[in-house]
Amino acid sequence: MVDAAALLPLCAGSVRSQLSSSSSGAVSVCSVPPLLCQAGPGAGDMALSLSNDDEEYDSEQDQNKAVGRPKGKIATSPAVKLSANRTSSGARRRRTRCRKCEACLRTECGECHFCKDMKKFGGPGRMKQSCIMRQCIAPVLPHTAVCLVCGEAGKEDCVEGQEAKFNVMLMECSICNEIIHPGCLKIKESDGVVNDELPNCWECPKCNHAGKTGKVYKQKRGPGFKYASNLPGSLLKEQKINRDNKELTEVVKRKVEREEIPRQNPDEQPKKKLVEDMVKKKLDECHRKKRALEKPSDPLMRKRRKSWKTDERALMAKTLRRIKQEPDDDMPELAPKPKESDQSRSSSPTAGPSTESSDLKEKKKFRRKKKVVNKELSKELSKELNQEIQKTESSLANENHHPVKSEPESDEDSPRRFMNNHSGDRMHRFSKGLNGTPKEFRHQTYPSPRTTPRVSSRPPPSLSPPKCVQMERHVIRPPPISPPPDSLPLENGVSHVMQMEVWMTIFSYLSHRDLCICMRVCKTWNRWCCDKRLWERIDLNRCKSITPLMLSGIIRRQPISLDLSWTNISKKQLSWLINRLPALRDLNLSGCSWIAVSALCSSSCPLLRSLNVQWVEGLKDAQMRDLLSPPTDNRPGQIDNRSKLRNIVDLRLAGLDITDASLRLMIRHMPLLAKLDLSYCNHVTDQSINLLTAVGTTTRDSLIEINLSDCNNVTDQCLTYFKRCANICLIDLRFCKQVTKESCERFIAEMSVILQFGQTEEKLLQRIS
DNA sequence: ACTAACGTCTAA
DNA sequence: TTAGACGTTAGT
Repeated sequence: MVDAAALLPLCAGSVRSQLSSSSSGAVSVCSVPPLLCQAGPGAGDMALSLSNDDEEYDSEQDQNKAVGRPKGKIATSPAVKLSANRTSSGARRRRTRCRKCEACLRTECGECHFCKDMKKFGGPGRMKQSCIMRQCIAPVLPHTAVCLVCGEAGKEDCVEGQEAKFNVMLMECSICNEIIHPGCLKIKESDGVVNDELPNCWECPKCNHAGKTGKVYKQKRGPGFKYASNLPGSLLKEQKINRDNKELTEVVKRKVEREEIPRQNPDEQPKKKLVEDMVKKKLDECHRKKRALEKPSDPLMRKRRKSWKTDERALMAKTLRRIKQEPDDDMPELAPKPKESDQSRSSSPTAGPSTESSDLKEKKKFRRKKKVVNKELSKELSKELNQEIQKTESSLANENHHPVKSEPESDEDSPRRFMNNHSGDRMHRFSKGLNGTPKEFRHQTYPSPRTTPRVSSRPPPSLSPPKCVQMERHVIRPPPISPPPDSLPLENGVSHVMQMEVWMTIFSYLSHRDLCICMRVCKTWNRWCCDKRLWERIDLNRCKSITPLMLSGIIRRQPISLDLSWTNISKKQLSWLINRLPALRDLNLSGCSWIAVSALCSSSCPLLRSLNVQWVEGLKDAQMRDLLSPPTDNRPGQIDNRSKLRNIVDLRLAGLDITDASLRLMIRHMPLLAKLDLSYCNHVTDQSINLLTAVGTTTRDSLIEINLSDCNNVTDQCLTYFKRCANICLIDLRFCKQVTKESCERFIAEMSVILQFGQTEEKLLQRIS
């Protein structure tokens, strides 16, 4: 099943690395621990909004003067106002598609929100946004962009050598927006910090020197990429309340764990072992590098550390900014993740006021005063962020990697604790559910319909998700992009002998949990392991708490099959999800509430192939009607009077109180229905089967498998109806009190003229050959 | 001149 | 807070 780290949107797509142009011209790439990585373009929102704090705003009057713009309608038109507003130096150039990335090369899905708006898909064309599946991951500067100094375009194609290329390429500063050839810059007191995330983007030396707060290029992604932390499911409030207690216990636990030797599974397959060893090696290397970075002894190291600082800042901009401004403030001692707080600390001195010029200090004096008041809040936010990420991670890891049925032992005994201490730590510390519910709950056996129908324990009702205070936002990016690098760069500059496809084959042997661990190894592995081919099926069965991080992680992987059974996902969460999973085909919502399942009634529901809504509480005929009827929320101009479930092939309705009314709708709206599970549906009768197999129905020919086990109102009569089905291969009538073994035998005998049937189990009729 | 869609504002 | 709207820019 799924490991949470993998579902963390922040880490999922790309571990951010930053290239820092060093004096030698060499480029150092630092891989960032996933928990510190920054979301891609778009994540800048957070950083941007923060950086505004530090920027001097011109009064509107000044702005108007500055650009010689008259007042009135034009002056207040958004775009004009902004380009003048946002910068004292250069108006931002709008970026455009790279036309090369996987997203750019796709065709419009025709299914997403924005596609539906497009005129070509029958929409009104008001939103004017790119298809969600086609949102460029590396938007480039327009061709018309020129250097502010020399007025010329980028010339990197005309020169050889990395450094030479860098000097003549156009770089856009994410802070002041100036586009410039680095070679044209006169000021060299400080180096620019290249943002590897976005082509031709950096924090220019001027801004860097001035100690301005970095912000990642802000690329608004539109409604398709809104922020997950604002979704229901955020646990921040609860965390805040319980913070002190939890921190205390965590510290104690961590202390104990440090003395534990991670156990290994003796049965591990050799293949797996090989990968693990490599992961270990890589991780060790990473940690070594990081340790080295914390004690910078030479100028190069110092530079590298600076780029580390930027990475980290990119994620935790809000908190860290304050730390930078108050370098003497240690991170809270009880910070959940020592690694992170260490880094924060190590980054503070170089970025803090000690490096600021005195006039800058003077300028910011009054603002800082205000910030000191909020110091404590910042610390808390930092902790909360860490906690949420860790909890989500381990919750997913634990919930999903220990199959409900087959794991009585505690997490402490898990043989999977083969990795570094951190992952072990997390697994251990959060071996309880997100809400602190004992893990035993998760180990309850699946309510086998055979033995304990209807006594299944449903997950506790969704606690209304607390509103988060103010939190780092998790930007949802398009589905995972298979990265261009098809080889693994090694330290000495050469590539690993194994190509991506070979690695991918190896990765395909790993569990999702192990993939997540691999994602922490390096940038390249991170990208590879996020490949949607490795995540076609995501299983969150019985994951009690679906968090925003999980949701965004799911979006990033664009699964074809998603199991959310027996979770307490809310309607809002589910609508949000399905709206963003146009490729989703198989959805399991068994054991969820009807309220949640009703999200499928909207027009944004993808065309599912398989739907499991068995044991959904409150799902009766009326609700089936809502589910099957064509959506009513279509916007003018795009009325589609076909059911969103028209492509359903496999439908599971076990344990529902549905009658023939629902079956009629199914017959009408599901022409492809091949597998139908109606077990434990006590309102299903022979008449229902008559309906399903009547002349003129499509189900008569499409039906291949039907499960009527434990249907007490089905009798021998139904078998005569099944003789009409041309393609029926499996009829499950087990435990139907009114169906006799003899009539089943008779059915087999009579059918033998056309088809060979056998009784593999009593009243389980199966076609032979 | 046209289409696509970026980046921002604003009503709900 | 966020989905939707839309002015404007980039490319053809």
